[in-house]
Amino acid sequence: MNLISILNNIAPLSTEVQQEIIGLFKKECLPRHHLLHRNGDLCNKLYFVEKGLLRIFYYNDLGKDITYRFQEENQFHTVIDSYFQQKPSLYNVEALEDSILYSMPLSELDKLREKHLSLQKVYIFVLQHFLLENSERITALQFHSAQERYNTLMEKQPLIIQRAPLGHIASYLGITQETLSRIRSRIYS
Amino acid sequence: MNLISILNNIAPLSTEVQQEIIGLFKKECLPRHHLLHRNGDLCNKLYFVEKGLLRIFYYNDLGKDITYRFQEENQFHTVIDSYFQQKPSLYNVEALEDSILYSMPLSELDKLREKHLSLQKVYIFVLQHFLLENSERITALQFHSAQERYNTLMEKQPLIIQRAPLGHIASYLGITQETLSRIRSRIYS
DNA sequence: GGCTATTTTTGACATAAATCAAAAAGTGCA
DNA sequence: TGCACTTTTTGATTTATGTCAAAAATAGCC
Repeated sequence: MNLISILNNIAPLSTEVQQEIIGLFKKECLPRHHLLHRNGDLCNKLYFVEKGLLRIFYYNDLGKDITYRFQEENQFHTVIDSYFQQKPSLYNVEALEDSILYSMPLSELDKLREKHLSLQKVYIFVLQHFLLENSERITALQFHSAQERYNTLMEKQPLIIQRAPLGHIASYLGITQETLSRIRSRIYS
Repeated sequence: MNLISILNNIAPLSTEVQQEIIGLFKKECLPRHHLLHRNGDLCNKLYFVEKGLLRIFYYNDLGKDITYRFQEENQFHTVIDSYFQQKPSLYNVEALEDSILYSMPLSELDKLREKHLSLQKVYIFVLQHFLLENSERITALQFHSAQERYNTLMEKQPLIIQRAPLGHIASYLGITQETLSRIRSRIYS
């Protein structure tokens, strides 16, 4: 699994730990449009995206579907509000493409982190990574124009443009689908 | 110190660990307007805000001062981009009021976390807390109006309104100072 | 305690992006 | 291969918020 080499890159793992991890992750093949997680549910799994694309989204007060983020290949995924606070989640998660995931119960993750310092470190690394990413996103949403935010997305996740429908990308960027369409066709410079 | 009881609440600490922590934190009294950290510098300290208020801000491409966040009493603070990536920071940090902080070298924090599982847990808790907070902020900036974002701030950090100048709050909310002034005077409903 | 300097408010106007609506293009499937 | 359904584009109009400028209010200080 690709997963192991990624973990190993973050913090070196003993063969024993590696074996244990491999034993716990279960392969899941999901078809396009499959809903892995529904808002209101507790999330009890950690996922690793081997192949495919996940979309995390929520419904706002008006019932509009808003994309919170995309999870591409080689990323870990879990529903943070549910996991961190042990409460029903605001978010939904769907596969935007046929996807291959590896999943592990979060209860197992907790045990592994207790048992192996090295995995606790990996976990911290991942948290820090997401925290940095989120702060960049806040910065962008604070004062960058729609065009600039689109440009940033093009740099960071260029494939998303081809892989996800326009409406999903637009809400991720905090704009309407019409505005995104116009940005693409360069009506705005 | 308040600090210890807060840590203890997150994960129970042995007396030994508590003593060690107390020994490492150094009290710092800073006058209003003191700049604790300048962009381009490496941040090498963890802070705990005992009294007062910190503002983390950066200068955008146009040289405009943008508030990234406020750090109130009983919160931990460090400059995340610098600490997580060991590189010069984008951010500046200033005391908005006369403040009492406790500080510890980040190198000591790293050592403590290696040595004491309980502290590693506290660290994870704090990271998770900030991550949740940031995701709420992203949600707000994605599609809430200026008025709604202001209302949210009023709920979450009501004292900020009195403690920080308008311009700082405005940029934190991602709006101009004029718009914030109008929101306050209810020209917008 | 009066005088600058700074911060906040107010006003007039400009503009990016939203909204509403409908046409065009693309996609899936019988 | 054609037809329904979905997604994207385009157009006309509105609106929230930005910009620029100046007045009013507030705060710091000799």
